[in-house]
Amino acid sequence: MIRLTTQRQIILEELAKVKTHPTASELYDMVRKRLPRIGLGTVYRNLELMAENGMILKLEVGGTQKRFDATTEDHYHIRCSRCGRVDDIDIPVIDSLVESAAKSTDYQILGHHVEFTGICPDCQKKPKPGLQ
Amino acid sequence: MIRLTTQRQIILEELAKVKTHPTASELYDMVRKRLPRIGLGTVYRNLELMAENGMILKLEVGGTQKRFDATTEDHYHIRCSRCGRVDDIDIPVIDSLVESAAKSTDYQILGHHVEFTGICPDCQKKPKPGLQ
DNA sequence: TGAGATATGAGAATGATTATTTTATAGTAC
DNA sequence: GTACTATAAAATAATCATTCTCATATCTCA
Repeated sequence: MIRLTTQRQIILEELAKVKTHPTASELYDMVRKRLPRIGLGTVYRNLELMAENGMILKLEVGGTQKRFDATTEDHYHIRCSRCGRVDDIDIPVIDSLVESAAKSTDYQILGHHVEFTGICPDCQKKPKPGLQ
Repeated sequence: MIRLTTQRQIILEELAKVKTHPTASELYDMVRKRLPRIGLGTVYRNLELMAENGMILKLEVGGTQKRFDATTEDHYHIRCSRCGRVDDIDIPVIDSLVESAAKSTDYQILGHHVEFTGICPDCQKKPKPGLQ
């Protein structure tokens, strides 16, 4: 396992603190409140490294930025199509999907993910500006 | 509906020609064989425009690049985790997923997408180099 | 035909991410 | 505890995908 430096520990703590799934730069802003001299590159490098080591999850969701998740158990997500925010959806994971997909493809299937899109509570309250 | 310029028509034709779902720059390379002076910006601009008009689908899948699909009916995809290639998966769309998700979120749900990950036939044949 | 609207091509600008280089810090052997 | 080595961090440059800007070209239709 990798060494738990101060920077890594604080990145991990800040990620675990929130239920939404922040981007690297959102996390950078959060971590900087506690470690003002940390570099954005350090945040990227360590998120990548921790994802490789199974300590966190790198979400391959739609949108322009990657997002990270301190919960590594398999679960589904919903993404706000206005602001890009991502939350968990608490419905059972359907393992049988992989089996039925396997019958209709020559790929060697590794996993699956369900992503819902919608409008988050915050954006519903706002007067519907042009899409962000 | 939007005007069907030469550029738009050829982009559409080239997109319809392939079953995988190309990125903007892959499409640019394909289109350039027929229209050597077309600009990459034109490809991006028109893909975006045609997606807005429901003529094609912009796939919000994982990976670093957006991908496009000439088939606008709802269906699921599989992405190769080595080369990024995306293909269709021919299993029935589960509309009830949206209903069960609606019970566990405050989002206003607009839709859903299932994305499988795996190794495509081509990459299975290759001697497993470092991830691409 | 010609005015106004719309689209294109070329290239600059932006935003996210990754790579590189230098400096600092931690771990280890003596 | 000091010197040596490995690893990580900070700063910054480079890259990649995408969007924007603007001058020119092409349509549309009165």
